[in-house]
Amino acid sequence: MAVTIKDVAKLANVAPSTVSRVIANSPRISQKTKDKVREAMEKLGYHPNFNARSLANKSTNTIGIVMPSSANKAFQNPFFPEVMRGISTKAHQEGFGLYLSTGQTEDEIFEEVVHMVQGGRVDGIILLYSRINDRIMPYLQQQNFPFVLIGRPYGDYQGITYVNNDNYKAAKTVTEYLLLLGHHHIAFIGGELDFVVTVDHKKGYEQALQNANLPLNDEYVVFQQELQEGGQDAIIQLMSLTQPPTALVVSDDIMTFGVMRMLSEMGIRVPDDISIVSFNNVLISELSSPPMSTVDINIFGLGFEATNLVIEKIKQPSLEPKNVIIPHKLVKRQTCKKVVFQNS
Amino acid sequence: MAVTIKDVAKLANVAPSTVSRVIANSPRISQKTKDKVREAMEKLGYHPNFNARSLANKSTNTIGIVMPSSANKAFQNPFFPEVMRGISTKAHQEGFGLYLSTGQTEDEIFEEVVHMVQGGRVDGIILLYSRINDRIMPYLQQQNFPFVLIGRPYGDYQGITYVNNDNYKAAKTVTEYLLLLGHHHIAFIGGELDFVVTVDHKKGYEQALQNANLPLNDEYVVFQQELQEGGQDAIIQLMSLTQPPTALVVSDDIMTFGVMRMLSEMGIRVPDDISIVSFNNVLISELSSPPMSTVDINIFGLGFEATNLVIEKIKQPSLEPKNVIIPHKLVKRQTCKKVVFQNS
DNA sequence: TTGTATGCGTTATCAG
DNA sequence: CTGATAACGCATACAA
Repeated sequence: MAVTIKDVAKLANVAPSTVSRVIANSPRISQKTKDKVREAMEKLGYHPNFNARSLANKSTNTIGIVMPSSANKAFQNPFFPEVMRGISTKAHQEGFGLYLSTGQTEDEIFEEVVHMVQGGRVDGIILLYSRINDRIMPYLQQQNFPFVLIGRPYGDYQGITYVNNDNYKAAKTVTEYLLLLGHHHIAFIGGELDFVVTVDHKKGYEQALQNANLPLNDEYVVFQQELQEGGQDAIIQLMSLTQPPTALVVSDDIMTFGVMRMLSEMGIRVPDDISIVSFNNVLISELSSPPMSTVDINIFGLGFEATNLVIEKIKQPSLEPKNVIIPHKLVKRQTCKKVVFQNS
Repeated sequence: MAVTIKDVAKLANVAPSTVSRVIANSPRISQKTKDKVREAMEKLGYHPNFNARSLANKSTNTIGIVMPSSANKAFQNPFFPEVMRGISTKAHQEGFGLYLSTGQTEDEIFEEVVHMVQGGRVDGIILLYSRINDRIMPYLQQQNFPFVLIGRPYGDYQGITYVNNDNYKAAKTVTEYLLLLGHHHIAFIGGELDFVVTVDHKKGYEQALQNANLPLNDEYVVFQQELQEGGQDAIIQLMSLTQPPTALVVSDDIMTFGVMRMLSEMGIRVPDDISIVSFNNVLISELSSPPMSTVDINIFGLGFEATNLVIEKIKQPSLEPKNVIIPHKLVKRQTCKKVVFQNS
């Protein structure tokens, strides 16, 4: 049996409640008693029981991390480890622990979240993604449970704390950049369409084209899973068009890897035959050949700031909802090139 | 106040203990009562309190994951997300939750582990790495706490359950492979020297050379952090030798990315000028150009099996320690080439 | 088959 | 400044 607060109390000749106060470093305990108790703790190798503490306290000092329904697949995208780095760093600074969701389907995850919340397993939750018509966010809000979203809520949700990039503007900017390089046939390869980020990217892309008085071509817009395979499928589809694009806006670096790989197999050169701008700037992005131009969204910062916000919310539940926009910046590498002549 | 077992009991007109038994689906409760109680739970939206449960049970159904001391850096290597996939998958199957260490230094992590163990925060622990002279493993063993190691214990530890690859043999085999291709100047780029896996790789490499009656050249053996930068530093060092190697055995794919990148900058062609075999076969390995030949160690399997073993151990603490070796296999891609003529 | 009583290890309230 | 004592929510030994 582990050593408890009572054992310490006995050895130090004080009441259990006094020991508890020493643990909390209560100012109303004499230094002398503190020393005596601490010595006893040391001697017995005492460590507070986490569950008992949480039960009495109604707080766990733990943050729940909710991955997209395909937790399994998600780990294949370097976005998640990187955002975890940010979360982990801040959580550690603040003395919070991390509890991970493991569910594979949307329903399983929802159940997990309910358990975390109702079971008092975590004090707050970080949603690592924002999906259209997701049940979790409304549930959390209705429960008035501290949480923060990485991404932005879709639709008319009010009062939700979130951390996001300005994905619309970023997409608009990169499209304009390609426009300035002389491209008129710019395609868009988005991630899954029910992710809000995909919607925002698409809007930015379209707005840029419209501002340039270019027609929106449905054939130039495709959506795929944010995986290498997704990129491959997408580019096959695009290059099969009678008028294939000369430039690409791709929602995710990992897809871009797939795109570039397939392009290389087809003998199409980047950037000579086709230009590409991508999103995320994950760590390995600079390792493509040629190294890809991509929008750095500061993934680490997203995680770090999200954690900061949940912890704030946990400590002061009445706090006004906050929205933090993490700045992005285009990292120009070698996948974009000025159009020399346009064959249409 | 959340709804408790008592509320349910009241509504269902039974004793709290009966409700508890219904939750546990005790066979000694009549179907009729079960239905009645379940209806009441449904009606009130009852969810068991996790901490109270753990306290009474002395078990949490949670597994602690311990990352290498540089948790922060570690996430940069795709090994970890992939092993997490394996862990997460199995844990989820078995209804276990995952608790993550966040410490940055060795001391911090040690403290975290002590808290997890003594605080009863987790039922078992998975150590994601095996480091020479690590304090955590001996501590866990001395506490007789259920844990499993990914890797193998170094030195004369007995009775430790672990999951590993045969890293020695794998390294020996790939070196022999390069030998068979006619290479006589084979260098070894290892990870940090206090990881056991590095030691095993090195031994396998050396044994292969000795068997071939080739001299061991200290200058051909370098160690670096398992990051891209590590690979870059290593290759600079090696190519500066008066007799640079014509082939490389590299401990980790991410390092290989760094190596290949630097090589390409130096105008040295792979595999024409230099051959490379790497380890791990992380998901992006096939995306290097040219795609790298690497040993697939089944990272997912390591995580999956490790989880399987801890859970076994948690359920039957008296179980004999087990050692599982996950098979590896060399994935030949395009970074190795037969030597045409040897200039020494 | 079900109810009663007690304990799990802490914290918090209330006296003193 | 410190000591009893009662929660916290659930599980289980013992009764019935």
